[in-house]
Amino acid sequence: MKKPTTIHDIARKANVSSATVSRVLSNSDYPVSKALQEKIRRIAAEMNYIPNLLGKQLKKNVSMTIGVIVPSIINPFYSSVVFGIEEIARENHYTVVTCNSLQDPTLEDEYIRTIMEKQIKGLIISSISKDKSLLKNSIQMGLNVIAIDQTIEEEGVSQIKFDYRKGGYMATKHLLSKGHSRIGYVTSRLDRPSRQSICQGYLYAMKEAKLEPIVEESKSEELYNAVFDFDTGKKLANKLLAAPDRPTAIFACNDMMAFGVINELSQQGVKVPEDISVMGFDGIDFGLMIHPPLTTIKQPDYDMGKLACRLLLDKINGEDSPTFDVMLQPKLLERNSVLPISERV
Amino acid sequence: MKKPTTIHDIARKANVSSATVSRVLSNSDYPVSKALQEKIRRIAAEMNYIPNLLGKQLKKNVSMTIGVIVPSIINPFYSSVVFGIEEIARENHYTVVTCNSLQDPTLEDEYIRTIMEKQIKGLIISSISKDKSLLKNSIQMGLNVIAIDQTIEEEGVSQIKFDYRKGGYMATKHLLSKGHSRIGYVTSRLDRPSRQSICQGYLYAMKEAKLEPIVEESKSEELYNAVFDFDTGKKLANKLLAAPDRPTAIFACNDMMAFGVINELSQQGVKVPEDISVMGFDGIDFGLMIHPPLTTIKQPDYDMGKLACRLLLDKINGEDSPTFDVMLQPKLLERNSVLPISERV
DNA sequence: TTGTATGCGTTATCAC
DNA sequence: GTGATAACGCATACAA
Repeated sequence: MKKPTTIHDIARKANVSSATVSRVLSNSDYPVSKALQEKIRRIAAEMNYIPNLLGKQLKKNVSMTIGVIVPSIINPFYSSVVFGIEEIARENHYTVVTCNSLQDPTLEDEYIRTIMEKQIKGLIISSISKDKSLLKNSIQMGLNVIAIDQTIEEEGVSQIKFDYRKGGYMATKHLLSKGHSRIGYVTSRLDRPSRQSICQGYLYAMKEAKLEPIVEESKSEELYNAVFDFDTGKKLANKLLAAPDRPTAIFACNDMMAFGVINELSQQGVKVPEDISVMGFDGIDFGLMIHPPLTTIKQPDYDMGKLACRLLLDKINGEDSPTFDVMLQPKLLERNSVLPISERV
Repeated sequence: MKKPTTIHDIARKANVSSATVSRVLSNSDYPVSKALQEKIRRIAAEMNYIPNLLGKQLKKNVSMTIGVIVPSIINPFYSSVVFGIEEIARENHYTVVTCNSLQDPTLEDEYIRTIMEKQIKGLIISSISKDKSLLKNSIQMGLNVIAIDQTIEEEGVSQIKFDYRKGGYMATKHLLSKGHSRIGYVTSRLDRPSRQSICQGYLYAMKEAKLEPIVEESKSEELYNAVFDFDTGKKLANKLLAAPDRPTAIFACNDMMAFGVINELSQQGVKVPEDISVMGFDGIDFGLMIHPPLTTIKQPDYDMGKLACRLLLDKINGEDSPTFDVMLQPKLLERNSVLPISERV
């Protein structure tokens, strides 16, 4: 393991100054004679030169890296987002540092600190912590931030929002349009604005239709975990089934819970959608793979990641960095877990 | 956006040398008087000091970062692996750069190059490319590499292997033990050693039982994609159904394909497991969420990630870095998609 | 115990 | 066109 070649090594071998080598190998537009260019490139290749970005970055005060903080990439929604981010980052020669916050504010701050120390200038974050003081401070120090999924009411933070409320409204309206009137809503703990918004959409649609809302909220607050949501869906479905006046349709706050609902219903001999219709929320691919394929609201995860990264890079590179909000629109994915009330058996 | 404070700024304000500041703030064991320590720490805090790791890393020639290259974190198997890696990395104050190679050798090399340039000393990789010359070269330059999932026959590369062959064998034996004799095997393109090994395990078990193997291989070679595997499963299941002598059990090379198989069977009115039993391979959580819950072979994804990262960090930090192989063992996850032939209806 | 000075690998500002 | 040299922020060998 010999130590790596530097521009100085190349300079010595080529009988030129390291300045010239730098100018050539960093593709600067500074004029260097064709002859020297070729010579230097040849020698660099011969010597297996690998530029040390640490040096370059220290000098130029950039890191060509962006940070991403999400609750957990185990969650297919976030893994799609990160996948989209990474794609755009790669196209622009940026690398991505992925951080799983596990919805732990302490971890979140730890990551932000590391990101700042590593001189990373851009961050895409789905933040969960209440105390945004470190984030705020970091922004003042020059960090460019795009918030996804979770709203951050902080000056200078651009948002990629998703119209959760409309999504909740659309889902409920869809169920209503199929003739359902006893529509249950199952949701994980209503402590995040996104969850609250979906619920508001549901409530609003029900109110509009002059119907009684039926909300089952899970009070537990475990760390983010797919199987946990699934189990929650099962539990809440159970509650709904036990009620004197069973709903004819159940709307779940995310797909994973909807899977749990469907599973529990099937297990209890309740047919989906013949007996009870089920709607999800997220539009992850697995919805296609279960039986029946899940009717759901599509949240554009992958595209959200791509967009977030594009906007972040613009912000990092742009002289003017206006703060902006983007509101992505929900889309109904009509599959087979919802049946018109008229066709119920 | 004022420019960040350095140890020099602090030194000036504290009327000490920057060396002393460095010694205090980097928690060096170099002796500094209690009084000065406190003074320096206080001023550092007042000035909102954030150490610039670029400087530190350039000086010490470390980067406290590891790289991870996997085909795609969209794949739940890999997202679990990466999640495990990230957990151990965090505990050790390392950050993780995540790269999705999309099974594209060009991209893979591009990432390796970037990793070297960023002075990253450790890499966990599921490599797909045939030409390992760049990787080999990087190892000689001091890169520590742990190969997961895909074997890399290169000197100095430690492997976290998984006994695919035994997994394939165990799955088939399980089916055999339930009395099945017409057992079909559906697999994506047999161009990766892991896929071949599973198939070999299947073939060996069949041969041992003196039974005729039935292998359906997909010839298409799309980029890694969950829905694609699902569709492949559907297609291959179809072929198997069309055969004159239908199998009573189908073993799929991964869970996603097994979902496709189950879906197609259900759609064609074939009941799982009453009419045909289905086995998967991977043990991803979603297997729990479908109906019937998928009997499968567990590949310890999350633990594999944790182990890989632990071994990598040992290797980076250890004076002696012996090359080693770890062979993780498959585990049967018995759920409800397999029925003894005697109980078939 | 503290300070001075040098260098990590690179780019940028000069001068030639 | 090219070269010498000074930064970038930090850690450390050496001096004091």
